Amino acid sequence: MLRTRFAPSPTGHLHVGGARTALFCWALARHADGRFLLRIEDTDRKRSSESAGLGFCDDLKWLGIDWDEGPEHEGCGGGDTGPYWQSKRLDLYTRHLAGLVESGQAYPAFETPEELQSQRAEARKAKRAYKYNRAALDLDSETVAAWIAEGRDHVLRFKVPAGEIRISDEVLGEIVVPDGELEDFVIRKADGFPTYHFAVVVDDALMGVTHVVRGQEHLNNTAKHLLIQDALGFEHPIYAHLSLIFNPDGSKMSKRDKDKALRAAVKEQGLESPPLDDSGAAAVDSAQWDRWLESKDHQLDLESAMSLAAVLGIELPEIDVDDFRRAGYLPEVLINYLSLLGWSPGDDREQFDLEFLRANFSLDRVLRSPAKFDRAKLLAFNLDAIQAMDADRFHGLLLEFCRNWHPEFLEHMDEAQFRLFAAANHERSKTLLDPLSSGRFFIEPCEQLRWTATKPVRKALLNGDPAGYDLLAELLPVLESCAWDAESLEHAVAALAAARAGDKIGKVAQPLRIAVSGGTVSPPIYDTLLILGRERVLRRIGLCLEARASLTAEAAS
RNA sequence: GGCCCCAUCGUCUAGUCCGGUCAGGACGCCAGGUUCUCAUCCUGGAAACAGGGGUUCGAAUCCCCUUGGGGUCACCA
Repeated sequence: MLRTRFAPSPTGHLHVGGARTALFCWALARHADGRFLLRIEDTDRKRSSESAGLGFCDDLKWLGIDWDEGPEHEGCGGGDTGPYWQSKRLDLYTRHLAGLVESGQAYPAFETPEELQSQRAEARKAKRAYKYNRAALDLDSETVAAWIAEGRDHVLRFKVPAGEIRISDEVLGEIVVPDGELEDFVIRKADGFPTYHFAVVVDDALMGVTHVVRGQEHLNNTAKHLLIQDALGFEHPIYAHLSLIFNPDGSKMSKRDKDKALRAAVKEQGLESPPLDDSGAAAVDSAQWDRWLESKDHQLDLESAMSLAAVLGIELPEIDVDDFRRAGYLPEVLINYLSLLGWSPGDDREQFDLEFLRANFSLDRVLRSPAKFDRAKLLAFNLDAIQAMDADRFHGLLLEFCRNWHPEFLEHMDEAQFRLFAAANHERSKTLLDPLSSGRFFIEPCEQLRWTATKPVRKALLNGDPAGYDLLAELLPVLESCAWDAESLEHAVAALAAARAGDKIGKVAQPLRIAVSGGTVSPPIYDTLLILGRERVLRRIGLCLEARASLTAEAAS
């Protein structure tokens, strides 16, 4: 049976590159009625935590990718080839490691990281390629035994046999790594944990993984894995290496891009201490701030990163699946778009769902060349998906989206208002976030609205004869006595437009829009009025009329 | 730098394996149009085989070189 696995390291959320890998692994397995497993690669004790592992699970579930074996999470996981955390499989690795030492295919080495570091630096200075010099192989067995007995720190290195290595890859074809390219790499660290290379080989073999689908950054590692498999007497799985996903500027899409953007903004604005947010609190606590500035390896937690971005006035690039979720993208759209990065069904069809992918996926249609991530196309797909759904579904999704991340909209609107809010925004929204970012004015206290004399505002309110302001003043008493439903409101506006503005609805609607929203953009005007309700509409028109003098002055200066 | 991978419109791609349609689609862009704003929506348009050598009657397609891009060289995964 065909078995694939996705094996992330638990360093936070799932990023889009990983999501695509998981998706292709999933599709390959499902297409062949095989099994898809999830395994947490947490052999690096410094960067592992169990909660981060679960972040992946949430992201995968949200995308609609389920797994047959792996960590148990909301109905997924389980299985009898576990445990699925590498940190819980130590005895397995130890056993296989011992076998290699016994057969002379691996050996202990006692150099400290510092010693190796300086050797590398030397080689670099002499413009030589560095390779471990196998010094430990010259140690006699008594010395080795004595050093181990006294508890001296040591690693286990794999003794790389001579000869070229041929990698057979389903998407790249045959790749030959020349003889002498590999050094005797470490397979067990001084802390007793296996390195990635060793753990991955043992796990894939013991878990019955038949197809390894992973990013192309692992291509060079494959040679090492092949060697370990031979030494251990395991079969080689079938490999497929996926091209990388890049930012539009050609750089590799990385988790660090968010920190990169923030650092650039901090530098540009010349900040030395954490800036304060609206409430006067530091956007980032100072201990973390110092650490963050000190080392480019340190990443801000999501919370801090978002509040810092807000203060700095920059947009954080979406990198993780969770970022796209928060930005209001639909999971089926992200899946669809990701599928198209490096794979295509072979005809002109571009929009499809998971089921279509499952039914049609095959490795021989996977592209070798790297792809840039194009947010504009993703956005267009998201718009299509939103437009294609019915009103109830859009309302439901928007409601859930607000509950998760923007509860203030629910606090300031009753159920009927929110339903109208959803309906009025449905066809004009590219994301679930759009209605909220363009509709802040709906939930803002009337007194906080400010009108500024931008060009379109001047045009709508101050210019012309009669000026928009004049029409607005005439409209106010009409609305005061108007029945509060779409038809009546429309009639009132139309009547005024017919009488005073040459039947041009916009001449009345636009001043009205500016008065109630503070800006020139809103949902259709009658919807906007109904969502706000009579009281707020009348109040805002009044406030806007009061601002006429200062606005006129501002426009003149 | 060593080794490895990649190369069709700005972007994602079809076509490449099994040489032979004005190189097709989508997003974006540009120009018109519809609309109470924005977003939609409709119509039209510009836009690519990286370069150079071969092989061949014929090359986007096969071969070689060059150039460009990327990956990797840890007691990270």
